[in-house]
This record gives sequence, C-alpha cells and structure tokens, in this order.
Amino acid sequence: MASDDTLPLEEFLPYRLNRLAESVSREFAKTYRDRHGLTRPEWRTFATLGQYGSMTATAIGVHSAMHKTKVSRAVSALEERKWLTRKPDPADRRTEHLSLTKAGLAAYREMVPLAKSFEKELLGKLGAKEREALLNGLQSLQSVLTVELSED
Amino acid sequence: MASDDTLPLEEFLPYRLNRLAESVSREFAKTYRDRHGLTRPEWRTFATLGQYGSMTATAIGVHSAMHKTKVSRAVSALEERKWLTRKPDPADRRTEHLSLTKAGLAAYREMVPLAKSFEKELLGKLGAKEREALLNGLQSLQSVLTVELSED
DNA sequence: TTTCAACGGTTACGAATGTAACGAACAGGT
DNA sequence: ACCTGTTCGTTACATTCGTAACCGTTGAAA
Repeated sequence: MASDDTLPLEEFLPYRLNRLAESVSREFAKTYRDRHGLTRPEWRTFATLGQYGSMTATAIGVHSAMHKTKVSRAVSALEERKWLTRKPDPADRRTEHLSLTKAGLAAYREMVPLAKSFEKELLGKLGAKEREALLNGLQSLQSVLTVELSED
Repeated sequence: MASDDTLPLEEFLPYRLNRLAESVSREFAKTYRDRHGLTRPEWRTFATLGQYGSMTATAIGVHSAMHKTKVSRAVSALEERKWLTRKPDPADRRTEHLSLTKAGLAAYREMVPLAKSFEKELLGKLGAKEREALLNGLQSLQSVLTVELSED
C-alpha cells in the first residue's frame, strides 16, 4: 500500500506515458532523420499527407495535434524539398490543398515499410497477450481523451 | 486488412503514444502551473526530490530522462524560489546533494494528493478491465525499452 | 608530482517552439 | 455596399531547448 505523502513517479501515469513516448519516438526518429534529415514536425505532416492524399494545413494540425505554426513551417520545408505542392481552393482563396509530389510519394512509399517494420519489431518483443493488453489499453485511454484533445 | 502502401497513423505506436502523453501531460500541467507557476522540468525535478529526499543533479537527470542542462536550470529556478537547497559533498567537491527546503516540502505535500486524484480521476473513466490492460501494457513496453532509455 | 582523461555542473549560442499579432479572405447581418 | 466577427495561414518576437564548449575537480597512470 503506497504511503500517502509520496508520489511514486515510476507509477504515475503522465510520467510513464512521457517516458515511453519520448523513448519510442526518439528511436523511430532515427529512421527518417538518418535517411532524409526530416524533423519530427516534417515527418508528421509528410506522413499525414501520404496517408490522406490531400489536406489543408489546419486539417493536418488538428489531425496530428500540432500547433499551426509548426505545420506552417513544416509545409514550407517540405515544399522547398520539392516533396509537397500547394493547390489553391477554387471556392476559398484562404486555404490551400496540400499534397505530395511524385518525389514525395516515392519517399513515402519507401518509408512506409520501414515504419511498419519498426513497429512490428517493437511489438514483437512483447508476448501476444501483453501486446494485446497494450493496444487495447491505449485504445481505451485514447477514447476517453478524445474530447480534450483540442489544441488551445 | 491494411493495404501495404499506406501507414495508418492512428494505429501507429509512436504516434499514438505521443498524442496520449502530450494530452495527458498537458492536462496535468495545469495543476502545477496554475497553482505555482512551475514549468515541466521544474515540476519533474521537484517531484523527484520530493520522492527521494536527496539526489545529485545527474541522478535526477538519469532518473527522469531529462537533459542535464534542463535539470541545471530547473534546479536554479527552484533554488531561487527557496524550495531547494544544495549541500556540498564532503568527499567530492564537484557534486551537490539537492533536497527540498521546508517550504518546498510543504508545497510537495500539497501537490501529492492533487496528482493522485488527477490520476485516479483519469483512470476512473476506464473500466476495471481496461485499466488493468493499460497499466500492464505500459509495464511490458517499459520493461522492453529500459535498456534503450539512455539519454545520449 | 605531474599529466591527462573523465566527470559534475554551468553557460554561450544557435535551433526549435509557442504566443500574439497580423493580412487577406470569407460570411453574416444591416 | 458596408460593417463586424471569424477563419486560414504566415511572421515577429520572446522563451525554451539542446549541442558544444567550458571550468573546476577527481582519480589513475606514468
């Protein structure tokens, strides 16, 4: 029974989640950093566009929980790299529809298997039962939090 | 069945962990930010010292996976706040043993129940089974990663 | 004892981030 | 047509952060 005057950080949920997320992300970041020199925000925008084909900047921000300035800068960087193009919206001249160029798509197709095998390897270190528990647990927590995920 | 040319981010482990950690941490941060204006590194150093009584700066860094400069600055800030004192090591004049002052301990004792009830409330939104799954899942992942958790 | 690599901790400086303000475009009402 | 408020996206500025360099100290080897 835990004494009531101390907070054991090792068992404290925010602390645990942070350490895990940091550690896993950092590890995976090597993959796209070494390969293409992408930053984390760049990778996220990139991967979001790869998955969804075409999106506006704000949509990317909402979807990947990134601040809009982060997205803005990531988009510029990817554009400069010729991996991304902007297409004006005929109906609304404020928004731009972003999508990957041919080169961007090529890089994406090359990254997908790497990402998948990274995940597979990581999860493979767990037993089937533990893996199940982890994924289900995350799912439940996620669904509980969906409401509070807004940026501001 | 997932097609092999796309990476569904919503199911991608690093992505999921990040969103959850961010969201939970951000939410909890309100507690110590609103109350005392602590930053995240400050809170972590503070909570670590509260739990362990006395520690060196490097030890805190290792334990809480923070960069040593972060720790250094957090320590200065807490010292200025009169929540923390440094005691020289009689045997090694490079290291300092850090601990909370009386005022720091008072603040800590005040924070502990808040942290616990935050966690309890969050986990309370899950069913017993899901909670079990989450905690076990995190535990397994954690133990798989312990080796790779070094900072550099 | 002198030398030298390694360590604890701080700091300078450049990179990354968020807040706030902004310009341009839209939508609604008058 | 003209306000008024809101939205999309960018940018200026201040803050936070990490890399690298640094200082003083230690221990061990020559």
